[in-house]
Amino acid sequence: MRDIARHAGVSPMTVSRALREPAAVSEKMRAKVDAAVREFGYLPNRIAGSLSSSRSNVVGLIVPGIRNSLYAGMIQAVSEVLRANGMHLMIANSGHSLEDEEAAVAAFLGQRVCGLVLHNTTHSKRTREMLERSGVPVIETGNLPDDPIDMAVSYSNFEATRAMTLHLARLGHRKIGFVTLPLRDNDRSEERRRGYFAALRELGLPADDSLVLEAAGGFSEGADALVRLVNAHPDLDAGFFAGEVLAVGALFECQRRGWDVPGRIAIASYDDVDLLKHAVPSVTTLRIPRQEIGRRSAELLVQRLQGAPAERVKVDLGFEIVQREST
Amino acid sequence: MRDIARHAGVSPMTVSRALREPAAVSEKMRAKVDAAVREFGYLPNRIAGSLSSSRSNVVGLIVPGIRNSLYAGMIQAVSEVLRANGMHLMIANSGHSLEDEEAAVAAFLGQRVCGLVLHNTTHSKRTREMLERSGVPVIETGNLPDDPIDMAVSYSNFEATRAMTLHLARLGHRKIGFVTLPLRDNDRSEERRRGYFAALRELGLPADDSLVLEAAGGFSEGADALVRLVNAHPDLDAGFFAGEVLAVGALFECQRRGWDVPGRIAIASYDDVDLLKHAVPSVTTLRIPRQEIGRRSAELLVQRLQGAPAERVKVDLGFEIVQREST
DNA sequence: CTGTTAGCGCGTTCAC
DNA sequence: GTGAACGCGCTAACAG
Repeated sequence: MRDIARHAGVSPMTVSRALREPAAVSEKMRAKVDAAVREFGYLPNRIAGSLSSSRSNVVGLIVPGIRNSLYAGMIQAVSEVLRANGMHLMIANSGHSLEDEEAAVAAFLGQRVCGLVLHNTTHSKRTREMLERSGVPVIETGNLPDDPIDMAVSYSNFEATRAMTLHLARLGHRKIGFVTLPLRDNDRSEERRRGYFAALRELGLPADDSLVLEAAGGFSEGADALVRLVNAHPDLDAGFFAGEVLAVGALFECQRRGWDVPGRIAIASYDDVDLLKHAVPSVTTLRIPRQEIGRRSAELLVQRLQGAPAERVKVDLGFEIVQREST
Repeated sequence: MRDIARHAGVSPMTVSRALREPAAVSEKMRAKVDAAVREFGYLPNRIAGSLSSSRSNVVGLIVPGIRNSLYAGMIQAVSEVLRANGMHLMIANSGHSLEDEEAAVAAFLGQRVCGLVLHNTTHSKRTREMLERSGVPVIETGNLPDDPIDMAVSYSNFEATRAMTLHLARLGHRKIGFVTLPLRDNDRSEERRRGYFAALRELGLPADDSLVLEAAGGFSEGADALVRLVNAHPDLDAGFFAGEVLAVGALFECQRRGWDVPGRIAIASYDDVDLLKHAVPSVTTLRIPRQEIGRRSAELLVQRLQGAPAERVKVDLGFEIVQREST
């Protein structure tokens, strides 16, 4: 910056201003600065800028797994909103582990991110402490937290699962199996399980533990879970899968066995990905507004950074049942 | 840091050392420092550290689209290698636009990233200039560049497409349609198209332009492309789709129409995602080592940052044809 | 509107 | 093995 100030014949301060708030500088100066900047291909050092102004323009995002396409839409939405506001995105993987989340939070706080989005609502004690002490705006997402750290943008896993279970019953299904992702260290899975049983209770149906199966999220696991459920409960007439990969895995298994869906068994899924809409038969599912969640999270963060009052915000973006051919 | 130095009764310098190279500090000092650090929950300011040492530990990654699950595996691999080396990942979206890529590169260079991974091998002039002048290690990926900026880790889109086309011919297919992602501003698509025609030429098959269709990457687009191809060429006996979503969309369309696959028509895909393996019938495809590409890219970057000589490296990770039921 | 001064919080380099 | 001085490149707060 010194260099280009010298070559433009102005002070470094003028260069700084010309770059950040061109309006605050006379046209002449601006032109000289711009010329020199272009000539040398000068790129202001944002590290130095951040240190000096103690403001950064990087937001940290921590997700359980980048590979999971579910988060991809959300990540993209966050990324787009941030970019529109001249900000950047750092990503870390917590891999469903609270320790890894803690490490990621510490790292991001060390990088002095100006905001943080967590796809998680249960945290280690130290994570909460760090977050609270840091004063950095935090968005929690993935579930509606009882005791939010700062802001929360999500939908209710409990209500969504409950609603779909009730929906299946309304369609006449009486023996509904539920295949969930692993429950350990996953508050969302636990909530879903609770929602499923709450619905059964309301319906006066037997809440049989053997109707619930845990499965890692793969196509084979979905197929396998279906088979195991049907073997244990020959009268099973519906399977509700807490993930589109599980559901489609089960659907493929039905195709292989020549089982009619929904005639022999109905299949319902979680999350509205394109695959479910185009599968044959198309699959009934819960539409979770993942992208909207990402968008709103980023927007709230941006607003807060632009001076919005630091008040606890809790946004419930809801969900929707998408009835299709498979139920 | 001043504070905790005071509270630990040592100089700031000792704190700095105790944190970065604990071995270079006596046990006593280290203990005092650690205690103070823990008491105050002190997190070293990496911004200041980076500025002072003019070294950062953040790598920038620019992909055409975060949502595309293809990149997800690669991103995750990069993320994991970086984390294992105490580094961090910033992500930006270029949306297949060279301008957006240029903006992202400028932004990342401004953030003084210590390395850059681009999923792209054709760049705007200014992008190349910035990159070369910056001296930052760069990995290009997505295709094997003719004129790499620095390092490249990829496979050959040309060879892969050619190989699959030859494979389909070897299986007896004579009228092979090719459905490609949009060609505009996408060097990978263009390479694939070339590979397809190269194979036809080798085979002595007519290289009919109407056998190639451009399609945006959705299930409906795949279905639609298949229908259009078959309408134009009733004797079409194979469809090769440059993306798993397109291929599966076409497969679903066959299911709806009751067309036997591969009896009536064979279907081949690009990229080995789980969906293709579990679809009914399972789909023949090209296995592109996406994760491996991410891993190697990150590793090369790390090695370079640890002092490996700055030589042009070009790694071809190859591909593999996975023969399944659909062909 | 422009320039000057004084840090931001560390790491580097050198003494001790 | 430890500490003091200095500077990384920029911006805040003032003065002109």
